[in-house]
Amino acid sequence: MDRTSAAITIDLNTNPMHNPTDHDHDQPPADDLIEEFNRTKSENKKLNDMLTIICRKYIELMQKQSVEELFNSKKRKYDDRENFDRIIGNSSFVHSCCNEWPPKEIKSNVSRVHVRIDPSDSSLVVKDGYQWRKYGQKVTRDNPSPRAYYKCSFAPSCPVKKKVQKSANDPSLLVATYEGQHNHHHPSTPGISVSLLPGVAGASPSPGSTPIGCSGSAASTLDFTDPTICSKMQSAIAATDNTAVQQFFVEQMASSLTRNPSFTAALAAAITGRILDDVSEDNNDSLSNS
DNA sequence: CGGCTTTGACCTGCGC
DNA sequence: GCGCAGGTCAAAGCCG
Repeated sequence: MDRTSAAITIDLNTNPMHNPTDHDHDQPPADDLIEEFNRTKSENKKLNDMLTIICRKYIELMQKQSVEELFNSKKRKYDDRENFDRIIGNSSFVHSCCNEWPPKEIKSNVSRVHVRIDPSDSSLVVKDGYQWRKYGQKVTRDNPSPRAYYKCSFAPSCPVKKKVQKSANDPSLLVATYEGQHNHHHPSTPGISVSLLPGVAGASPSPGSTPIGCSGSAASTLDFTDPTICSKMQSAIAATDNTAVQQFFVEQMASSLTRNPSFTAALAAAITGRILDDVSEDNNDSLSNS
């Protein structure tokens, strides 16, 4: 069923009290239908707006988390500044979710993926379909759990590296940082280029691990291994009309929301956290004002 | 036996 | 210049 027919179906079902088979006897006035149509249209627009806001809030939250993590680490100042420029320096990135694709951070070949794991699981393994060789492990200052260093061993010349470390705040959360761009196809999806989202695109996490987000983008919520989505995404990127890209992305977000329960849970948690932050800030403000 | 992990040593960049 | 901390190397050990 295509999108148009789906919309028609929705419209036809907006008035459950109306039985279309007895329209000969009880046909509603055309004005009522138009009114109903306008109301549905208005509701659709509101839902679209809500999705856009949710998307933006989610990106801002992930971005805020990334910045906090960067500044929590005193070391590697030049790297931090570099990352900061990637994440924040591009003012367009703030709204990259809805207005620009691909986001600037993805273009810079650094991406971060959060994976939900069993807290008791001490192995720093993120199964993303690629073949990795571990070449080091370090305990970092700002995090008691060790950080594991991996190189992509699927292709000898592949420059991609991966750092995996448990989140300092949430032991059940693995943070995998991908650097570089694979110069080969994803092992499990031959023929699909990974250039759309280096290090993350084409990743197919194991059932035991649940990817719930990618800093700076909702990229990991989109199934880029799906050729249909790939082609649609590329079409949207090719389109010069920014509104079209935005609309497509909102549609993809909606699709992800409906078919990925873990994303729903993560998004709900993120928004709840954000709301609670706002509430606590408001409370602090009111306390300081009184 | 080959590939992978482990782990201590070494390298490098930054702050003081 | 020195110390600190992140990143990398490479030898040793493990495993299928």
